[in-house]
Amino acid sequence: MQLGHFREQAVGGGKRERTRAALLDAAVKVVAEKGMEALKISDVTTAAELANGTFYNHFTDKNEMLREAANGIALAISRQLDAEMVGIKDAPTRVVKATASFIDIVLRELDWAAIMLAGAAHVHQLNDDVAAYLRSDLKLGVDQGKFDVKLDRFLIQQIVALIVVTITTQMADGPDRRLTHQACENILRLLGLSPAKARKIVTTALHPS
Amino acid sequence: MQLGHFREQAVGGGKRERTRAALLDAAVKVVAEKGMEALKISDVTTAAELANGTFYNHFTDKNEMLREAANGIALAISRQLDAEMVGIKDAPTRVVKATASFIDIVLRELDWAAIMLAGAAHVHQLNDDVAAYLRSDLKLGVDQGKFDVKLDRFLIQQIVALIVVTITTQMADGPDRRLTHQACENILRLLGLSPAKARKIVTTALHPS
DNA sequence: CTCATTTTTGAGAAATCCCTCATTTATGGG
DNA sequence: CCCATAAATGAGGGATTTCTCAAAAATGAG
Repeated sequence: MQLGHFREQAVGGGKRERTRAALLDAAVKVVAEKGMEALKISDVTTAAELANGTFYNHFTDKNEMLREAANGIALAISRQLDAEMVGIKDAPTRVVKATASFIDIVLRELDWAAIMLAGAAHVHQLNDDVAAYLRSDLKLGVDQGKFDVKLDRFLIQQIVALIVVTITTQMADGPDRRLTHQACENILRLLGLSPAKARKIVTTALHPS
Repeated sequence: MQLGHFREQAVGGGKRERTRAALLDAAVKVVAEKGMEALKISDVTTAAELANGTFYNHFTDKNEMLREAANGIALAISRQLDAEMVGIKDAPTRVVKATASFIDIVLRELDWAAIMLAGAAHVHQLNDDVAAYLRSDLKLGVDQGKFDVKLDRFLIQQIVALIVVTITTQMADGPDRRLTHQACENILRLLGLSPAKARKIVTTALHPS
């Protein structure tokens, strides 16, 4: 049986923790199917094969649950990104690898994508968490003299927007690595690199062959 | 009395047309105040000073109405853009002026912004309509040899994403012309222009002094 | 002005969903 | 295994919203 992310975290825990995890997994799944706004409490409990009232033993309302689910997913993604980024020093390469990995992870766990994207609008802390990675890599690049930009919140938002579109497009049309590459090139262009240089960095960063 | 956009279109029309327009104006206003998801039929009819049941004489459901409202707004914006763009031949300048004008229009009619942005996700045709302008200007630029890009749907989506973020940011934090300028520069960078050239074009295009 | 037709009205039926709580069931330490 | 405690259950009350429809009002062509 394929356990969801939260239930995997909860093996060995007490009953309380395990049903809580089941609810969170169910929430993620339901959001992926129906979106955040259309989500009903009963959808979640049904998907988790639990009774309706059980929900209220664990969460006070829908938003609390969604926030926790989104934060849990964001944390898991952060962990994976951390692992993949150790030892990379060149800022443009970091940006490209982090972007591509992030998109890869989210598209591999398709259920995660929905809650990350839907959550992005509502759960502001989420957006900030993921953006923190980006910010530090951008700062690195500015300090290295490789990015010709003013580093501010607006810049982050613009880049995040490019990433989000890349994910939603591939959610709709199916995965396509070329779009991810194109998005990375575009981000580097936006950061002030020439088209030629952007292409070169993306190619070497994403084709270690 | 300040008539809304749809009622203005409907002066001189029959009663049916006029109450329909009143409902659409009310819908736009309510979406601006409460968002698309939280919108109730009764909100719309109340705002339009009509009875609840009247709604069903004109629309079968909420989405049909929202789609029509969004399309009407998109058409109005297209008209205004058409008027402002006549005679501009240089592709980069066209892109910059159209982008800046679009953002200006939407932020000036704040009620429009909400339905355009909320609609963008749900009403796909909308996205395409507005994007058609962009597409033709991009084609022009590619033909003129000024843009170093492959013109496809993904490119359009990336650029639209940058514009959308610029609008939402200014809706949240208040209008700031500098952000619009920055967004235009970023779009030109994305299209393959150097940072210096991008800045120069934006400056001359948006400061006719 | 007249009146057949169109349009609006608003009360209430139907549907949906949230949330409570008395009861049943499961848990796990001793 | 026992049993005090923790957790799950799900029927039902309540709140909200959608949608219907018979009756009332408005319209505008002749």
